[in-house]
Amino acid sequence: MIKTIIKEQVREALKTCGFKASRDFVVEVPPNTEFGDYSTNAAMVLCKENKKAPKDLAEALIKELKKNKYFKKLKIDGPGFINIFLAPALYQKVLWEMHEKGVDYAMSDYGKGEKVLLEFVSANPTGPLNIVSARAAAFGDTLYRVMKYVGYAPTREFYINDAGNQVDILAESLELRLREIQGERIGEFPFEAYHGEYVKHLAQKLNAQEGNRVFMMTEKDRMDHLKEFALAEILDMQRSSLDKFDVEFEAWVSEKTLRSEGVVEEVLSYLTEADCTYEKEEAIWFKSEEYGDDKDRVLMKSDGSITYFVPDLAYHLTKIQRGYTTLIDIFGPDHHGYVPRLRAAFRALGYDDSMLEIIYLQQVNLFESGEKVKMSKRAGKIVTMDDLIGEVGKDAARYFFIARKANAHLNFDLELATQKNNENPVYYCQYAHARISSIIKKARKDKMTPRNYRWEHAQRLIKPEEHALIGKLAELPELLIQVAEYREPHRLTVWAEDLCALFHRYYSKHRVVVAKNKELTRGRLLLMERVRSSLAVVLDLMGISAPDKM
RNA sequence: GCGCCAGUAGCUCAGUAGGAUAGAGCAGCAGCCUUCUAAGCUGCGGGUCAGGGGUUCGAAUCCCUUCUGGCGUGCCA
Repeated sequence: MIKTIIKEQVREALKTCGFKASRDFVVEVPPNTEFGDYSTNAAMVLCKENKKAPKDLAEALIKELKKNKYFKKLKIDGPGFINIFLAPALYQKVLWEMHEKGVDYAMSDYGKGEKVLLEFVSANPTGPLNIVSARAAAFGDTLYRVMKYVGYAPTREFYINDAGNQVDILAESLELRLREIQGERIGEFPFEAYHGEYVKHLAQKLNAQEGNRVFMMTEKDRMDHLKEFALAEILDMQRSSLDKFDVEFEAWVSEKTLRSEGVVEEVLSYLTEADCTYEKEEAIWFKSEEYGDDKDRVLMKSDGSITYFVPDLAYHLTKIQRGYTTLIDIFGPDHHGYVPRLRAAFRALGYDDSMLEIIYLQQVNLFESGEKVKMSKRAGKIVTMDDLIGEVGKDAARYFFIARKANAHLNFDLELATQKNNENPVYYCQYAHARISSIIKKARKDKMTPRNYRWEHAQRLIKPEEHALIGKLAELPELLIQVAEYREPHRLTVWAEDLCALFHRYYSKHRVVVAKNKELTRGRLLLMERVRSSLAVVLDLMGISAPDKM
């Protein structure tokens, strides 16, 4: 908000001075407070087209800008930066504007209602969700919340891979465990089978419900029955983990259902019509290399079954048919080899593949006693999302997962995270919220809170620490837009930590509730209300609670 | 081999979209509670931004290249 105001003023000054300004310049917070509250590189960026030395241009601009009452001091530094010291009046005005707009002053219609489909987690329904899924859940959900807040029309979807090889293996694993329970000797458990304890639990549950009834069925019926049972149970497990994480999906799309609707045949015929398939070694191939992939890919295997790619492509096409213009997939690092063929298919079918956007979340490395924990679904060695939530809590887990850029590896130290009183910054932010709540409670008790805040209250704020807080608050509208646009939720945590640091510093230097000075107290309360609600908004966007006391 | 991602303080990571003297937390050291919550604050030390070249007024950021690490490179999903 402040940057926008300053930029506006600089533009006007440029105009009044008669300078050309075709290139864009920036207004930013300088690295050092000696350089002022804000600075702009306008003079350097525009010096060439105006055929003037940066410093001359800057000088002319400053002369003009000095007429503005919001600028206390202006000077040229370095190669031609214009450094700006703001008058308290501007901070006060901005705070007052935020107050008048209310808690959601940072909300906007930036996204213009664009329909965005966010697909994430989409874990195989063959076991409990692991911590990589947890990372995807936290990341995707936060991105969803922010996009919605700034005016997009996003939807969250979970694609269920409930057809294909892995489901057969799941059913076979379950059958073996069931036989085991019934006293059969099954020998060594097959390497490919799912080794996790949960398969045993499923078997016990099924055994309790149905005894050996399943073994009366024909083999085909039995496999179908086991599949159905296992899928339903596991999906329930996954859903409940996500519930605990406060992550909801607008839709769960089943691959099996898609297949039964005939989309597989449809997609195959589209690709054939587009003349980009051929037969080789009794399989049907897609000429993906012609469309930018490394090599051609199999669509239908020689045994007549379909590869994962076909229904997945069909699923993506339904997204377009349903009117989404941006398709965001949040994938794990092991999927990047897969994406070129998806893009290739988009191009082959005449769709703009730039509407497909992939965010790769790098892996989560789990550390215990300084050693990396090796996880494997197949071998059953896994730390689940539930384990994690149980140990560190939803708030800390969500915070931790979004605190890093998507394409950075995430090292998760279990011991560190299991300590409740650790240095996890989530406590730092929540503590700030609790502290402010406490101040406001105290003010209310002392009958210092006004019925209505007035502009005069804002005018009592003259301390640099107060201006710093207002400056940070004023960044929020732009920040949220950037988080949405660049798909970078981690910036929320950076901002929250900055704001809280400014608050804690302010807290230790100045008292808010000053018994002898009611008007000053009210000015400061006005600011504190705004800090608290902004923090609460951001914590909520991250899916983290904002406690009133700790 | 080829492709994708990464490499910033002892550790975990930011770095505002090309800007000024590269920042924070933790760890280490030294201080601060008769006041609205010390889960806090203040100060100190800590760097060849993996190496090299280029682009320009200006590079951690863009381009090229080398090195190191992770992942991918199935008629698995």
